[in-house]
Amino acid sequence: MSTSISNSGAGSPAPSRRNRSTRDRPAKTPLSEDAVINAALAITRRDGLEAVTMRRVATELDTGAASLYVYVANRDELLHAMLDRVLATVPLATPAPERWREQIYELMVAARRALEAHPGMAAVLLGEPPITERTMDGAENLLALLRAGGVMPQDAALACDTLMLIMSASATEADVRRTAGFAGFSIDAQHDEIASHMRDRFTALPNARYPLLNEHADEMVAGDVEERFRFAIETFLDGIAARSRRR
Amino acid sequence: MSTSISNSGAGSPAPSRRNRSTRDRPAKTPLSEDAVINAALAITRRDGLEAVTMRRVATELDTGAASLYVYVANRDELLHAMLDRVLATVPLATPAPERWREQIYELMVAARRALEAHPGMAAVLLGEPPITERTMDGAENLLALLRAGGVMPQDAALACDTLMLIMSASATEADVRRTAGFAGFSIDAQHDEIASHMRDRFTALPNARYPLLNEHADEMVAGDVEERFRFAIETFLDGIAARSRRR
DNA sequence: ACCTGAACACCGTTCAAGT
DNA sequence: ACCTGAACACCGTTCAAGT
Repeated sequence: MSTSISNSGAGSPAPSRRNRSTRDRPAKTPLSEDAVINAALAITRRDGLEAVTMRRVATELDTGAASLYVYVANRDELLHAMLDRVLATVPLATPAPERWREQIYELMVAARRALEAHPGMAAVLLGEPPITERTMDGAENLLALLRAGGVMPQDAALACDTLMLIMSASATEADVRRTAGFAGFSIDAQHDEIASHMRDRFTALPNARYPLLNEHADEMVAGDVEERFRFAIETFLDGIAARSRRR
Repeated sequence: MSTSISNSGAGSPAPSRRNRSTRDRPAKTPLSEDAVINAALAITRRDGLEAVTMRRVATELDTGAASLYVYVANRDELLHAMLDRVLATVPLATPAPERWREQIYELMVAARRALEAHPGMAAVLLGEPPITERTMDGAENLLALLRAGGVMPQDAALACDTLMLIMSASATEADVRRTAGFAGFSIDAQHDEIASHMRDRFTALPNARYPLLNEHADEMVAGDVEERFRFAIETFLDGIAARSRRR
């Protein structure tokens, strides 16, 4: 019961150029915007966004950096095209009124996961005005779910904004922590590593200056990214519900 | 580079130079970590964070890039030191239990304002594990305010996280919008410009595919950054209050 | 028409050599 | 001890010249 965002009409790769003599050009896929974006995403998945330089993407495609500029205006546009591709994989929900909260949460989780699979992309989303096709698909879907839950239009519009903010910030934070000094660990091991490191810091804090941080060290490091994200979204939706009820 | 010390007497015959007074060494403040950070912050305020290159900071201080490395390990450490300085200006609150919600909101606004005054700094905060002195001061203060409001320790710890997330994401978003293509306008004019531009986009959307975005164009662009931020924080705190009440 | 080598104007960072 | 010129190994982007 979910429709994908993808499509966009004629966006398929097929340049449909008949190239019969494969003898001349060996098994080298011809360049295209799609090929450039795919190569860039592959590098991102492997080594993170800062490894996505025009030169590196070009090398991946067995060509020179200059050749990319036929398909992509500049690095910034490439980044946004990559983001668009990532967001296109997020399955949208068909509103089922009695499940509106779960559906919103599922949409947010799917978006966060897609972003986290491509470290650095979340920061690109945070730095882009929400007027791309993909962002608007997401906003329309969120609005539909909120309205299905009986949230008034103005609250729904504002909530839409905040939910996307929480989602992209959470993804940014998560993929930063993955890179910052804890590479090499598995995701779960990283979490344990970071959690126990932070607990140690809090426990070692001078109680006079940081009484609460010190005493509540366990609570501060409790829960993994998933649980913290769930708390943020659910609590915000509780607030939305309370607001609706007050009217 | 005409202010260099070595060529001070190049044009005149035999100036006595046994005297190394302030005439020979013009009013050039000696380098220090503080001086480097201040210069970097000044550039950030003027031209944004991407203008903060080691070479540019050095030029600002009338020296070469290599000289900075005596006071700062590298560019990344400089960025974090700048952030620390910015966050240090945020006034913490002395908990007054009956005002806990307002106090949290005020703390968040103060932090957001400080970050927005230095475009780019919010992204640095988002990309840093929350274990710096300044972040811990903020967390301790937030915890104290939440506890003063009767929020249970585990909820307070998680809320602390989410509030900082919303605050830094909001600041990131705001300073991105200020730079992205709307430079030259005053802040308010920029907001009007962006709002009316976005309303036009939403109004022009095909109603069949985007019925809600299209019909609620006005709601989508309503309110300035300040009002949207207030909605996000207040609604989240409503959720926290609802959660407390349920226990 | 498509591709690319070479160049331009930048980066952060290092280090031997100066004072 | 402090400072720095010059160099190294990178960037994104442009463009004349190739096929």
